[in-house]
Amino acid sequence: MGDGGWRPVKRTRTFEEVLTQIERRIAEDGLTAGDRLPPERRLAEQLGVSRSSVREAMRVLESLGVVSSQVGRGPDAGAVLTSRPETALTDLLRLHLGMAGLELREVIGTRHMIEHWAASHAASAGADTSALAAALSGMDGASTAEEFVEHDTAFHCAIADASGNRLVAAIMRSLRDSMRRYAVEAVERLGDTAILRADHVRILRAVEAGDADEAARAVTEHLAHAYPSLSGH
Amino acid sequence: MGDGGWRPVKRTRTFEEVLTQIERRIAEDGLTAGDRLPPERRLAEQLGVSRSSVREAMRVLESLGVVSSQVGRGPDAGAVLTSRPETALTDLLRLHLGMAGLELREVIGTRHMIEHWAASHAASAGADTSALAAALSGMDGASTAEEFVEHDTAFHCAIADASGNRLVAAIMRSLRDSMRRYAVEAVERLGDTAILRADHVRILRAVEAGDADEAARAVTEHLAHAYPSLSGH
DNA sequence: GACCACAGTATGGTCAGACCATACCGAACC
DNA sequence: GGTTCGGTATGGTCTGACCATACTGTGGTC
Repeated sequence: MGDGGWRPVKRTRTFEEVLTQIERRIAEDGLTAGDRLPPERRLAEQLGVSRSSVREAMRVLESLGVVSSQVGRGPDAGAVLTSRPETALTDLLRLHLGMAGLELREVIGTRHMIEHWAASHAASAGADTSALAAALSGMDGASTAEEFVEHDTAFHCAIADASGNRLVAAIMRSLRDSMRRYAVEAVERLGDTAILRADHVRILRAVEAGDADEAARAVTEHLAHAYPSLSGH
Repeated sequence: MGDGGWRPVKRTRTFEEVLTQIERRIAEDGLTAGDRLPPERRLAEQLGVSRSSVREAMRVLESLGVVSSQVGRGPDAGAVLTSRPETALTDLLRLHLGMAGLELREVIGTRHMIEHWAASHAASAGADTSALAAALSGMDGASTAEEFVEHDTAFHCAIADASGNRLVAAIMRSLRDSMRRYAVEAVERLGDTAILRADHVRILRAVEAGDADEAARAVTEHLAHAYPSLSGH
C-alpha cells in the first residue's frame, strides 16, 4: 500500500507492442481474410525489434485464428490473414475443460442455450432441412458410439448453421468438438440410441412444420435424455 | 490426385509438439488453476527442444488464457496456470470483428440469444438483483456516452452472471468488450438514453417479479431499440 | 516455340548462446 | 532483531546462424 501512485514504467512486452501494431494495421488498412502480412524479417526490421518478438506475436495471432503461416515462397507463402474463430474457440474450450476451469455442466448449458435459440429460429424461418435429414440417416447407419456421435454432431451443428449466424455456429461447433469425448461416453452409458434418434426425428419434424415452440421443447427434452444428471440446467 | 495416400512426413511444428505435451501433462497430472509449469529452460531441456519453441508454445497458452507468466523468482514466478477464457475470447472477437471476418449483426444476434436466455433464467430462478440495480443507478449518473455504456455493460453482464454459467457469462463479457466501440456509437446516434433507461427498468422489474417471458420480451425490445437497423435478428 | 531440369532465393521453423530486468533468498552486518 | 546487499532463478529480448520448403527464373533440349 502507499505506493504513492507510482507504477512500473514498462509493463508491455515487446511482442505485445508488435501485436497492437499489427492489429492497428489491420484496422487502418482494412485488411481482411486472404491479405498477406509482411514477412517476419521485414516486420522485425520495420518495427525495430527482433524476429523472435515478431514470431511470438505471430503465434498469438495464429492461435486466435487470425493468421495462417505458410512456408516457402510465392503468393501463398508467408503470414496470410484468415478467419478461423472456430479453431481458436475449440482449442480454448478444450484446454479450459481439461483444466477443470470450466465444468461440463456449463458447456452443456451453453449448448442448450444455442440449440434452443437456433432450433426455434430455424423453425420460424422455414430453414432448409436437407442437412438435418442427411445427418439423421447417417445416424441410422452408425454402428459404434463414435460414429453415432459424429453424425449427431453434424445434426446439431446443422441446426446452428441454419440460424445464419456464423458466430453462433462457430461456438456450437467448438462446443461439440471440445466435448466430443464426453458425448461418446454419454452415448455408451445410455447403451441404446433409440430415444436419441426419436428425439432427433421430433426436432426435425418441428422445424419442418415451422413450430418454433415445439422445436425448442424438443431440444430441451433431448438434452435431458442425453445428460440426465445435468437436467438442472 | 493419386498421391497414393502419401503424406508429408513432418507436419507438426516443434512448438505444437510442445503444446500437446503440456496439454497432456495438464490432463494426466490433473493440474488446475494456480499450479505451476516447469521453467522454460527446464522444459526445453526435458523435451529436447530449444527455448524458443517452448516460448512460442507459452505464447499460445497465454493467448488462450491458460497460463500467465510472471518474471522474477519465488513461489509466484514462472508460468502459472490460470483460467481466463474471457480475456482470450475478447481478443478473439475483437480481432475477427476488426478484420470483418465477423459482422456486427452476428455479434449482436449472439448477444440477443444470451440475454434472452439469461434474463428468463434469472427471472425464473429468482436471482439476486442488487448488481442490476446498482448498474441502473450508475447509468442515471452517467453524463457521457462512454460512461453510460460502461454501466450498461455492467447491467447486461450482471444478467449473464445471474445465469450461474461462467461460460455464458464469459462469452457475454467478451461480446460487450469487443463491441464497446459500436455500443458507444449506437448511444450517440440515438442521442437520448431515456428509452434505454426505461427498457432497463422494465427488464429489472420483470426479473424481480420472476416473470421469465416478460423478461425475455423486454430484452428483445431493448435490443431492437438500441440497434434498430438490425432488428431482423 | 514448348517443355523440362536445375540453380537461385525468399519464406517460415529451429536452434544456440548471450545479455538484461526482475524479484526473491539468504548471508553478512549493524 | 532489523537492514543491507550480493547471489540466483526466472522470464524477456536480441543476434546470428542454419535448415526445409516451395516458388522463380534461367537455360538447355527437343
